[in-house]
Amino acid sequence: MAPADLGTASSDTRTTVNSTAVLDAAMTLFAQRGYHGTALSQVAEALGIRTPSLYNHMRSKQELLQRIVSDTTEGVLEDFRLAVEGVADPVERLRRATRVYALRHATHRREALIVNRDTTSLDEPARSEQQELRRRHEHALRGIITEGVAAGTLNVDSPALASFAIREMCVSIARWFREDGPFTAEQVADQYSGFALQIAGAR
Amino acid sequence: MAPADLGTASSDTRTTVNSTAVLDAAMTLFAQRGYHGTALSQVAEALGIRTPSLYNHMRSKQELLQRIVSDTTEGVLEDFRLAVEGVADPVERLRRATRVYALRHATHRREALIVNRDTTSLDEPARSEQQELRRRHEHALRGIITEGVAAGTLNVDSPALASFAIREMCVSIARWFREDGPFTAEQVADQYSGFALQIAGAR
DNA sequence: TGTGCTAACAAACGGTACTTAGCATACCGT
DNA sequence: ACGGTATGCTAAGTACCGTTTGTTAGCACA
Repeated sequence: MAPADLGTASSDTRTTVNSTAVLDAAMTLFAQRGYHGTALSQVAEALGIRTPSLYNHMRSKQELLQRIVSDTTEGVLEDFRLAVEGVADPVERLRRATRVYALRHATHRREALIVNRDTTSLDEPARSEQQELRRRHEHALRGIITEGVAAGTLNVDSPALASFAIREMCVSIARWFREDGPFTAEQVADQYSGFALQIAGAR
Repeated sequence: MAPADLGTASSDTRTTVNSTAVLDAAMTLFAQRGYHGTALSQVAEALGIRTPSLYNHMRSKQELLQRIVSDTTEGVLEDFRLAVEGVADPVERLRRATRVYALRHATHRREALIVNRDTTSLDEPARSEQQELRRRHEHALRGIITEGVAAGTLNVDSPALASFAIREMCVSIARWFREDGPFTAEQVADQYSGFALQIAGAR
């Protein structure tokens, strides 16, 4: 048997598509034109195969969207957990939570664009499940602000309003960030976490 | 002749639709499901007529989108102009410009959602024209921040980054604001213009 | 009364979308 | 060498979409 064969099929004479490639191509096109604005024929064309052949690597167009969205949301919640765990100070928790959130939207632009544009195109029950997960992130961020206000180290009229502003500001990084632009993703993330602290009235 | 007949045809026995009603129904549905996600049959159904009858009041589905987008963008630029004219202080200019921008996104939610989601679905040359107009607003806002930094009353590392953050924060008000929620549009606009000043490092 | 306009309708067209079925071919382990 | 699996293809099915056409009913006005 082959001693160290990786899972990805990369034959000698024939280039072949795998399910990762399909997801990747779909992600690029969904991000550009939206879910309903993208035809599977375009995904197939990007991969150099005919449309029906896509079905060797996926179950349906809707499944592609569900995978993209749910993978992303899980990543966001995991980022959040890792960023704040073991940190007690609300100001530092807010800084770290917004930093990873901003960073993700700069480094995973396509996913972010799709999630924020096409979550409404998910079939039920996936749509409701997604909304619930996103609400969880929203509440967690708001909770940090509320703690900080209680502790006197943050100062806002409404934690809800501030957390909306912070989240959405980060989300839309995906709309303008370019990898070849003047800022690295880390620089943007640092700047934006600073903005977040200012919005939240950190002393 | 009827002494004071208004333009809107409202017959006695027959309910009739006008082009304003078509635009309004389309706006609601485009905002909910997106341009490509909305079928004209759904617009017709919302109006209580059959699909082909829509063509008595519009030229095409694309024309509906173009009207919505261009009306909105013109409104945004006009708001901006009126808000800052005659005001010299960059801090106050920034406050007023972001206030009207935020206010518009709270009071014209549907239009804002469509513009920010479906501008890419415009046919050329409308799409390029729109991008140009939006760039104009972006540059104008950035210019205010640059002035403020030069005058020493604002303080940011990058006016471009700050102006992106401020704009997009305001834009997304349309995503969560509810008329029957805990805040009025004016309250949100005031809060958000405060956030903008904090992002821009106003003293 | 009659004429023209507006706006509704039914029917149909051409196009395209997603998906399934059936089949051919290459690779792989045995 | 051989059978199974994976992957591609063509053809076709089913549904729906945006749009055009031709027609009809009511209203305004002469």
